[in-house]
Amino acid sequence: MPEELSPNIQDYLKRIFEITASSGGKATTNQLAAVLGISPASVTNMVQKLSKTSPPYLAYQKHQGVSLTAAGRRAALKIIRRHRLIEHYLVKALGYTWDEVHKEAEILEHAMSPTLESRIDAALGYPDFDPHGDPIPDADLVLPEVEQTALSRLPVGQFAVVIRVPHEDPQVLQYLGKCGLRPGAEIKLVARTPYDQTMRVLILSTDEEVVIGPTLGDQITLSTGK
Amino acid sequence: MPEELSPNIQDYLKRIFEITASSGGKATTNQLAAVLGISPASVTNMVQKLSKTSPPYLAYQKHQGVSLTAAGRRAALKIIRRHRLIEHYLVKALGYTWDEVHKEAEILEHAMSPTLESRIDAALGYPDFDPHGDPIPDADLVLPEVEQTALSRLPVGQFAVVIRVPHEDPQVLQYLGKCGLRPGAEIKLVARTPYDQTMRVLILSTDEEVVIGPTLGDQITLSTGK
DNA sequence: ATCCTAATTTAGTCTAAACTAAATTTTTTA
DNA sequence: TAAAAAATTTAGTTTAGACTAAATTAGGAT
Ligand SMILES: [Mn+2]
Ligand SMILES: [Mn+2]
Ligand SMILES: [Mn+2]
Ligand SMILES: [Mn+2]
Repeated sequence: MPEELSPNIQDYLKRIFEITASSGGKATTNQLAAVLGISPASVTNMVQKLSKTSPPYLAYQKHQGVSLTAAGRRAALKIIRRHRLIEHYLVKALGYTWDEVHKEAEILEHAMSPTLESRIDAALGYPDFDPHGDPIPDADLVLPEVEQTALSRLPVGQFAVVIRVPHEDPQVLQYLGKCGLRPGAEIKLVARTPYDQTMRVLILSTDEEVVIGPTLGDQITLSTGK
Repeated sequence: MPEELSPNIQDYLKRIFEITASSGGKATTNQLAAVLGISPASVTNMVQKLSKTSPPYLAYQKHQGVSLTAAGRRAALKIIRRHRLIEHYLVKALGYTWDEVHKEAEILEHAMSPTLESRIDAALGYPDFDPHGDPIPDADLVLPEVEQTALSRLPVGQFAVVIRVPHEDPQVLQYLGKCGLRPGAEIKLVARTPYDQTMRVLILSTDEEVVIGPTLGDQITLSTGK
């Protein structure tokens, strides 16, 4: 356990958090290799190393995938907090658009001191969500809980409010932004085609319709107001 | 010539710029080892490498020290610009004190994109100087020229305005700040003791006297109004 | 139950950037 | 001007984190 984890390791842990948060309990070698853009063999190497530190950051058994230990989860949340605070700050304080901030945050998250983290947090008024609607862990690394459903699962005809959108792809964000499909927007699911699950979504504020495919629909989440 | 220089190399070039700017044309292996906090052998290694790239960043001959080439100077100024913009921004926008910013900038300078650089530059109104009075290279890497004399060289009895103070040591900065010895402050050199060159400096705004040793006196620079 | 394929791991290399110890060169001093 | 001291370079290791190629394992299809 070094004083501080390398940027590399921080990204490994963050990615494992993201994968295990959505697709269940374990992240596989190949999944990790894909999102990190490196070879599966390299992942195996690192994963073995991170499961042998004391305390270990990962729980790992050959061919069984990995999950975060308590220490690993803490480290992941720390970097996720910084990432999301930076995204929020760049938009609020420096006039970035929401499609520009992810790439910057991906780098800056590793260069942020605890002091800078808390000053930015304070300057923003201790925000709970980033520009894409992702929850920001608080200083004690507690994540705000939100009731949410994927757009893909919304019944046709139902009204809802957008909670979060995917945050990595600038193209997608520009498209969603142009349509007005942002956190807080009120929508209604007009139709879903039977074969390919493509959806027609009505944006109430503009009365315009947007077409969303099922992959994107999985990543847009909504509050159905209960 | 890689797409972008590593943080390590950026720091090498920056340090060489600083050393050659003050103490003449060449930086020695040992000087570099000292300021970088690494072994002389490691410096020799890196210096050999950086003098063999194309284009080379350093002009180097065995046992003769190194100096920056045009490419090396450009790379150094680029990172110095970022460093100083960050220091200024942290003070102006996030309430840092001037003794806290150097350490942060030392890290953040390597994580700053061209976009972030120019947005911060714009947010600050394209400043010419950082909080310690160090000149900030403009977007074309041109350094503002300033007429200045070291406090150590000021004749006794003469009035002057502080231009810049050293920026690395928080202790020194806290002391200077408490005394009111900041860029812009008007002072008068009251006395200089013959043997150890210690100086008594009068701060006009507060009518208080400060004692400054010769080492520090070399690093505080002044405008003598003409 | 066996085969096939896809996923994963092992083994061996590579590069960057540090280190120490030893050798060499330059500079200082006697 | 020769010896001693200081600075610098060379040689040989180390660590982190990647890679490729080859070997192994697990799970699904026959
Ligand atoms: Mn993001
Ligand atoms: Mn990252
Ligand atoms: Mn500084
Ligand atoms: Mn630095």
